[in-house]
Amino acid sequence: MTKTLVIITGPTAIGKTRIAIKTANFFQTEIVSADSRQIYRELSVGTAVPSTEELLAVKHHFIHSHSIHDNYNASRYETEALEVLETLFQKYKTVVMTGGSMLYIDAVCKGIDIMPDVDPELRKNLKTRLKAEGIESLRRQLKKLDPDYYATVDLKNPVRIVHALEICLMTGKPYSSFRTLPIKERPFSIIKIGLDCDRTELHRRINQRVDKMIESGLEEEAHRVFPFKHLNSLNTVGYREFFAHFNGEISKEKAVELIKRNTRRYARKQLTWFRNKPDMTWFQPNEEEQLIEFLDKKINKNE
RNA sequence: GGUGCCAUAGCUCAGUUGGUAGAGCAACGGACUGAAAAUCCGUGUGUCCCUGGUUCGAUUCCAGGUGGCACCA
Repeated sequence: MTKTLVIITGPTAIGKTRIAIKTANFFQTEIVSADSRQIYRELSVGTAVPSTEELLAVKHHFIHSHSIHDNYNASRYETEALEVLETLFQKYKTVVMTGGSMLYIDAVCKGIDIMPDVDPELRKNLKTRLKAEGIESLRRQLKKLDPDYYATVDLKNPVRIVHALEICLMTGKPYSSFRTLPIKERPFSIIKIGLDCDRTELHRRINQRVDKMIESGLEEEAHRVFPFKHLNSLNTVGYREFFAHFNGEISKEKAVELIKRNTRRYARKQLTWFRNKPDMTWFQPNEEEQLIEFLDKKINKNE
């Protein structure tokens, strides 16, 4: 029996949750979330996790499954998601994955290179050096330790430089020697569905959803995690703007405005990533019947 | 009804002594391998309100029109 992973993705606020649930219901299966922020149990309002009713309607995985204090990343997600998928495919022929975290989805579909976990002390040191000496100093060191990567990396992007140096310093080997990205075979076939709509309409949905989040108590939720604002998991749209407000840097109105803008920008970034991916089939958010019909045909043909 | 002021990018506005224009914000395009809702790079997107006139040439000057604001009635 052919196993199929149906991936439903698209920009934030497009309506992935609702359609994923309909699809999962149709195929009588469960949902694996691919959302890098909904995994944190301390966050609900600002990450737009599915409602209690939605969670009862279909069993979800990777919702509230980890803590903001965990050092989570795409590689861990790859490992854990594949484990969950293996279990699910023993029960189901089809499994639905949904979410907007592009790198997480890619990690499940294609895999990520195996590299050592980063030593937090080393990262701290390098960040301190970055601040004190500037990026040029780190660049020079990277040029020495990994000239190949230096030649291709975005030299203005400190995150890339720092991470490459981390791996070089920890392993004594060039970072590029780990970057082989062999295509990892998966024991299931993949159908990728993208959801998109008119940009103005998407912006409308985003603004509306942010207003709803405010009504539902986003400020209180952000305040609860404010003591941990330095965590990477909280470098997140909807929280960092409120942190700035709590610090007295901006008004609440300004924070809300910035949350809307940053969410719009995030959606645009997602669309940039998804665009020119030839393996995606696109639907409008209101074309759920066509979508399910398309999947049904495709999956039954595979039998 | 009269007089005055204004009309330029999605918004707020600058500017061109006449040679088709630029800031901020917003927006848009792109990159992406253990931070990915992160991080980084790039881009003015324009019937200069409309119609005539003067001029080699008008967004700019003139006239009329339309719309807005203010004051007087």
